[in-house]
Amino acid sequence: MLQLQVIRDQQQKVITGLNKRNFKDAESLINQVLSTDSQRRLTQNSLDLLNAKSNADSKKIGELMKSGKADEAKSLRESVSSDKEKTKAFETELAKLETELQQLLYRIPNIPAERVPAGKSPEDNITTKEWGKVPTLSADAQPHWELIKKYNIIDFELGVKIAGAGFPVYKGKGARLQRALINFFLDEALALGYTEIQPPIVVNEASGYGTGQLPDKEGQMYYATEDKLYLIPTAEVPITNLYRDVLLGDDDLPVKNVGYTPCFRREAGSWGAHVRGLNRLHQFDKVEIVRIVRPEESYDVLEEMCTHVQGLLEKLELPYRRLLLCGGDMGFNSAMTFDMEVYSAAQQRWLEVSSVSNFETYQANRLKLRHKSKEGKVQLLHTLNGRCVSITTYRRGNPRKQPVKRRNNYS
RNA sequence: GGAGAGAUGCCAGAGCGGUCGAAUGGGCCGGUCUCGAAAACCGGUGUGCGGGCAACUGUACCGAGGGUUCGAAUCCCUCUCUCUCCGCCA
Repeated sequence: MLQLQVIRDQQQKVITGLNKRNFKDAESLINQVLSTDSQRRLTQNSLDLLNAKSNADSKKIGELMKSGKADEAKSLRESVSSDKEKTKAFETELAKLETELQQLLYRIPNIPAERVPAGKSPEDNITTKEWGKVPTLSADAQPHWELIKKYNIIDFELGVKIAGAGFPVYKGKGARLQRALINFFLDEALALGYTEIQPPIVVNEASGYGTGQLPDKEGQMYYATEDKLYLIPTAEVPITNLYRDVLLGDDDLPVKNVGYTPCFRREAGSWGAHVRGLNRLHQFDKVEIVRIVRPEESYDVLEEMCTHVQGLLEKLELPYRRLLLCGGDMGFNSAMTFDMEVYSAAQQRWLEVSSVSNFETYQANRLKLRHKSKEGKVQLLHTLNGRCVSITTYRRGNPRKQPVKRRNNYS
């Protein structure tokens, strides 16, 4: 959620930024925000004034009662009583305006950073690095969905039997490989000073709002109605929400967390030929890194996180390219995102295996995640997160072959 | 699931319906003292929103949401959570 102050003070910059990500209605939405906000302030002002009067009068009533002037107190009491009805009206109005404002702000995505290129689709992304040599496969090479059958390491049919499509069963070496990768990613992060977190894999509604999955990704999360809990679509949700409504001190920074969790996504409406095999799943494993840092450090940290992920790919000897996503291809919450893609020779396309984002204050504002310095200055922090290379899910297809591009803002 | 107790500031903990944004202690920060430190003493120590260039000021906030009242941390209702005991436990 963008800061109201920023929208108020830098209206033009905000609109320009939103245009860069091809966001429709930026101007009218911003205008609505501003007019709702000014009404809100007006209302609050009236309410405060009225409250101040009632408070003073009430105090006076107490004094009058004490000094035995009961009839004076009585008439004053009646006047305050009638003021209270006006107070109610202002309170209702204020609450209504605040909700309205909140709803409007929820609809506005983050503003892309300066360096983010304008653009509408994946073609406008900029490749900032390439590493490794793309292998050439023999003519009879098979895609992974054939190989897993041949070696009996991942079984989709069994998964269908006990759960449904998109819930594979890993067997034998398949399960071991999975576990080895998780350990590898965790250990690599620990070596860099990350703290390992094992969070709950269900979260409440407040957490969903905190990191921005709610309200707009509502239908994409599994929901346990009885207990009102959402299955997490990414460890980002619980791990970042650890810091919801938190005021961190100098000693608490920087926050450097890593966590492995299974992730659950309904992926409603996204099935098709290009999501075959492990390309898109309802349940998959992921190791996520989450950073919470001072604003002035966040872009250095973003680079550091990318370097870390690249290091993982290099150790795994996977040829990759690094993309700076254009405005139109970025997730809703992000100010700047780098994607790492690995070339699948079998599928003959680039597959997104990692995505590292800086959200600046966008999430922190919603989370009320702030820092208080020794000098007493309070400011919103920057949050960042990234995936340590997908373990069994690939999210992006070849842009040229994939007409409908569906992005989410999870990773 | 049943019964009981509770939720107050960074922590502990007090708080007759009016003078309570909240005693007291600890912590932390600043100062005095000291060669330095400890001790002692003195002072300071919330967040959101509104107004103001600022000093400052208005308002809201004592788990959350409602209610009673001229006035609620204090009374009433609902919910959430925590603790204790009993039950259940793939």
